[in-house]
Amino acid sequence: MKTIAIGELSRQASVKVPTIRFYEERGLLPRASRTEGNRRTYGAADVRRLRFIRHARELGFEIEDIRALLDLAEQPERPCGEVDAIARRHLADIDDRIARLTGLRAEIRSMLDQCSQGRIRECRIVEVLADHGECLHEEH
Amino acid sequence: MKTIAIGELSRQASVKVPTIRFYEERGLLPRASRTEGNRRTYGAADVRRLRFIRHARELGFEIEDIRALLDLAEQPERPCGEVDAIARRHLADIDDRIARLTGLRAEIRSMLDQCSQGRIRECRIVEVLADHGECLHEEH
DNA sequence: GCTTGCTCCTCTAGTCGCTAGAGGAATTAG
DNA sequence: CTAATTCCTCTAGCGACTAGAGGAGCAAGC
Repeated sequence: MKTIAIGELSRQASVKVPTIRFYEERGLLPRASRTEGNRRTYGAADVRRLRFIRHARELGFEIEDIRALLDLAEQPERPCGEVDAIARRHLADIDDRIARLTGLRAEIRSMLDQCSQGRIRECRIVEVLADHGECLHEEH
Repeated sequence: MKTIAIGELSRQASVKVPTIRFYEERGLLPRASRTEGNRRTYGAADVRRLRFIRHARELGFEIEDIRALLDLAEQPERPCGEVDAIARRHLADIDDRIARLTGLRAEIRSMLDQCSQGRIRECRIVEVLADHGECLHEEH
C-alpha cells in the first residue's frame, strides 16, 4: 500500500494543507494514521474523498451538507432521494441569494443613475441612503 | 434637548441593541454620552445616522464603505465623485456575485436534471461531485 | 418603602470556512 | 552532516454580528 504525505495529498486534491487538517478536525476526513514521526499518511481513498469535498465546496455546499453527502455516498444501495433533497435545498438557497442580489443591484443602479455628479449636498446616493422612504425596496 | 435610551433608539432605527453597541465600538456611531447611572443617551442626530447605517447595510455596503460614506456625507460641499465610486465598486461586486451564483445554479440544476431517482450507486449527483471532469465549470 | 420586572451594563464566546503565523520537530537532498 | 523543506500543534484573525452570563439601574404597583 503506497501512502502519501499531507503535502502530496494537498497537491493531488488541490486543497491547502491547513484546510486538510481543518477538514479532519471537522470530521469530513477520517483521522489520518501517522508515521513513527507523527506525520499524517494518506492513501488513494483519501484523495478521492478530499476531491469530492473540494468539488462540493466549489459548488457552494456547506460542510454539514457535505458531511451528509459523504455518508450517503457510502451507502450505494439506498435510494438517492436524500441526495436529491440536499441538492434541491441548495438550489433553492442559491435562487434566494440571486433574487436578493438582483434586488440590491437594481437599487444601486437606480441610485447611480440619479446621481448627476454634483456636490454631495445634492447627491441622490446620499439622500437615498439617508431616507429609506426614497428607496425602491419595501422588504422591512 | 430630549434624549432617548438605547432601547428606544433600537426601535426607532430598527437596529438591535447589541448591534448599536457594536457599531459604536467600530466607530460608526460616536461614543454615546452617559447618564449618571452609566446608560447611553442618544438624540435625533443619532437616529438619523443609525438609519443611514442600517439602510446602507441592507444594500450590502460593508462597514468600511459605510464609514467612508458617513464621512463624505458630512462634507456637503465636496463633489460626489467618491460617493459615486464607492457605489460603483459595490455594484461591480454585486455583479460578480450574481455571475458566480448563476454559474453554480446551472451546475446544480444540471445535476438534478440528470438524477433519475434511482439508487445512490448510479446517482449522477454523487458521480459529478466525485469526479470533477464530469462537471460544467472549468474555473480552476 | 419595597418588590417585581424590565432595561441596561460589560465581557466572553460562538457563528462559517477557512487562513496566517509562531515555535518547534522530523525528514530529505546534497 | 548540514541545510532546506516539510510537517507538527496551537492560537488568533477575518466580517458582521448574535447569544448568553452575571450584575446593576430604574419605573410602576402595592
